[in-house]
Amino acid sequence: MGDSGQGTGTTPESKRKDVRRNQQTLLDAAAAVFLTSGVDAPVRDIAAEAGVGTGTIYRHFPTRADLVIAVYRHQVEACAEAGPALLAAGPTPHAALGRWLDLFVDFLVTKHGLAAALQNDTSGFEALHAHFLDRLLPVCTQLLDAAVAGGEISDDLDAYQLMRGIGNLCIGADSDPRYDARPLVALLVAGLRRPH
Amino acid sequence: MGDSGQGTGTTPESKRKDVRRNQQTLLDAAAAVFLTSGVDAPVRDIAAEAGVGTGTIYRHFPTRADLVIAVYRHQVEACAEAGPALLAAGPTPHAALGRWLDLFVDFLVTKHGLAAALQNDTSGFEALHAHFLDRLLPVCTQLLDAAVAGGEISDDLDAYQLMRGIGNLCIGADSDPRYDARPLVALLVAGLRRPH
DNA sequence: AACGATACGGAACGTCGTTCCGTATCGCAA
DNA sequence: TTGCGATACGGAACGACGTTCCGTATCGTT
Repeated sequence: MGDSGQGTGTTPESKRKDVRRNQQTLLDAAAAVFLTSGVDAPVRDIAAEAGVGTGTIYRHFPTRADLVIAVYRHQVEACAEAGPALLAAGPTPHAALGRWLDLFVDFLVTKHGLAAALQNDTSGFEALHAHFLDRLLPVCTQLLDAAVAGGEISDDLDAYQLMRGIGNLCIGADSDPRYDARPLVALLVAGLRRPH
Repeated sequence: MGDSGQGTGTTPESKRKDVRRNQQTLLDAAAAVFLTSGVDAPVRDIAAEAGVGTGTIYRHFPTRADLVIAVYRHQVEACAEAGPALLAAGPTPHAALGRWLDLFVDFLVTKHGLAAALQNDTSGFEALHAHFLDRLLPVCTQLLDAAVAGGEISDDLDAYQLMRGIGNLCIGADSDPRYDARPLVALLVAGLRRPH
């Protein structure tokens, strides 16, 4: 609600041809730049890559965070949809949760600077944080609840704290060869089981 | 070595009176501003609080990170010195490690934005990261080695990864009432013991 | 072909960390 | 005390950033 039908919303279906073309050009350019320079790449770089003025970016995506959201929307969606599937497939809810978090970590770790941007309270990335939460928190909650219901883990930790912690652990996992988030995540997930 | 005797080094013992006065004024002002506005507060705010020009700050502290280092130097030192003491006092090395990490977490969590700044690869905060590492990594290594030697934990994880993970978990623990790093840290530390 | 609506490009703004330089202050020597 | 060289000071200026604004170019329609 309140979404006027463009930018971060569902496909705009605009009247003008150049608008639709630029929307896609922009997404492709942003994806390419994010891949090489990270999510924190300057807006001007993305505009240059797309062969477009900076104003055009802001007409399509009200803020840089909205552009990031749009670029990764499909992968976030895929991650969200994997949750129930894993729950149905896995031997136990805890195993499913572990596998789902692996997906999440893989996603974050392979996108340069995304994990850091997610928790960045400065410079208007709150929308990014909010979008990830809106889409993924319910999935995490479902997995966690199932594990709790099955008695595999206790309910000490809520889904928000878990996701936030996992996300935090992924910060800098790119760009620092000495650091690998995965063992720590594994430790955390393992520790979730049978507390005490 | 290589320290020309001012800025982040040991007390400068400068000839001129105004220099010494400003050094202290600056540290006090920075501490006050960090307390209210966080570690990311603009340099100009600190200059204003101290009643000083921005140039003066940069003459005393070559970069913003050096100022942050100087403000928290004593507390980092205290944390470092607590390591061996805890190791000598605690019932086991693992318990000492746990208590020491609690100190570290308390320190990070009570300084608004410090944990985030520590891992911030943008905007020249590398010196901050490096200083924390120089001072605290040996201590952590000592605790970890003792625990490994005692057979309490295995050596899957090196001290760097552990410290980095703990530091990451503390990001945003201030400024987000829904998130508390401590339970996650406790989970991690507990999981360190007897892997497998 | 002409027109109104819409989108475009990129200059301009405010904020940041940092640098630079003309001026004020310091400590010392006479 | 006064003068002087060395040193530190304040704050304007710079470049990079996210974002906004507006004169101009392009679109779809009549």
